[in-house]
Amino acid sequence: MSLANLRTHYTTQIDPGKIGDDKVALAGWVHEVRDLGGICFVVLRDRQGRAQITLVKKKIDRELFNFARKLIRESVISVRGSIKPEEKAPNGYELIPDEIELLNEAESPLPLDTTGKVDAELDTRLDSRFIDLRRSRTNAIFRIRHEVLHAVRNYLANDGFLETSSPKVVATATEGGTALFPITYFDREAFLNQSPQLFKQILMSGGMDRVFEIGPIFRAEEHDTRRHLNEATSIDIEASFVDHFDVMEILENMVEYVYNQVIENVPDALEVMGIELRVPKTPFLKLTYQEAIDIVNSHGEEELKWGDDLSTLSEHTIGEHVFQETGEEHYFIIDWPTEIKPFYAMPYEEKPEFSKSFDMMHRTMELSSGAQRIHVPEMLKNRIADQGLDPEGFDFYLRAFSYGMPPHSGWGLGCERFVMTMLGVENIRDVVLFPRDRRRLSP
RNA sequence: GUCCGAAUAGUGUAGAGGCCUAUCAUGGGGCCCUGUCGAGGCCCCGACCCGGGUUCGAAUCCCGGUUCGGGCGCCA
Repeated sequence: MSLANLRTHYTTQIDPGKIGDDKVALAGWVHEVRDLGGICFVVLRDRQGRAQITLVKKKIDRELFNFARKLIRESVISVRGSIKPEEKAPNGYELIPDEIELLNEAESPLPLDTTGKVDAELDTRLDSRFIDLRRSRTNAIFRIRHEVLHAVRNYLANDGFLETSSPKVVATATEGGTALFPITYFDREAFLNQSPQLFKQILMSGGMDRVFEIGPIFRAEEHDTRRHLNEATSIDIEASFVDHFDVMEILENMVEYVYNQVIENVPDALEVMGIELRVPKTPFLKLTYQEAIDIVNSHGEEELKWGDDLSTLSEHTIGEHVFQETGEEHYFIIDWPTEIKPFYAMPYEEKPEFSKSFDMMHRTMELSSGAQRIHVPEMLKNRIADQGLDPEGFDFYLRAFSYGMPPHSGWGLGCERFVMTMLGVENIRDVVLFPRDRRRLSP
């Protein structure tokens, strides 16, 4: 028997007015069994939703009735039968079964409740992610995450960007800043890459003109917060013959597009989460770095001087200030001091202590950072040396700048932070299927 | 890394030295019930993180450990 016979429809695909006398098969998990004595309801759940299977004792085979009322929750079943329009049932129909096939029986008790009656802590849910995913809220988060990634790909491809993939195993820990995970690569030491940055720039020399990559990045920092992971997903772009303002425009328009697509394509998931999504207004406010630290200093909770990076507290101070002033949650901070940005950020010609760099912020945290990049090899070598890095380790990268490198700009956007700020999710682990943090390496 | 807090049935919780043979909900088992949709009713089952200490007596107080949560730091 072909397994295709186990399911003819998802629960949400049945139109009770049109189906007539045709037999249908639904397959999924036993969400609940409500045995009322003379009548028994089995709620079957699949990825899309739920359906009610109704068994009336007097009208149905006694053996089938007794089998149904003894089903163990979260077991996997396939049910074949006929559809009866019924306004009292979910989706406007109920399934009157001819047969119920038990495909895999669940053990009892379950590691956590899937119906929403009893909460479970994040740690408990992550330990049993396979069953946590059966909860409607968790299911909704990952359907939305899919829609976000799908919309990003659509937007960038339509804007002339080619999707690329760069290596995650790299030879040298050269970029500086963050710590890398060392690994063994045959008989050599290698590292997991912290960012596709250097590779996407090389692609600009290759004439690919506009590229993007959605992929994992690895940071070996021992950070321990609700917004950091050691393995995250980065949405990166790089584009030639454009400046930082051009790529900021791409970024804000993409954010707007993604919000709209989520609203249009997964409204049911938003409803499950109880979210009425508001689309950010473009263009986003642009604060200079100087204005940003002035805001922090005028609030008096901490004193920042020029050249300081923004603390977590100051990010919140600025975010709240912008929200009070504009009612918007997204904004840019531009014109950062060259010394606190990575070596590849292009300084302004007339004031080289400032760089053509930006961060895209949400009210609560940093979402993205980008810049126009240095495309002049001598300047790049000097900047690498200025930051205390060894230019020799950058040969594979620097060579690309000596044979025709166009001016270019780009950014990286944290996928998880984008999703969590969109949905108001407070812990980044909630928007990753199998998060990797300081402590968790399994599942 | 550091500061603060927490750890009780499968899950989520109550608990402030004797009231604990440990609360409630959910769940599981049994029985009743023909329209439930967090079904309802009755009965039953199931737990104090580990190791020391204080005390006549510890789930409760102290010390150490482990694990978890939150803040900060670290962090293209």
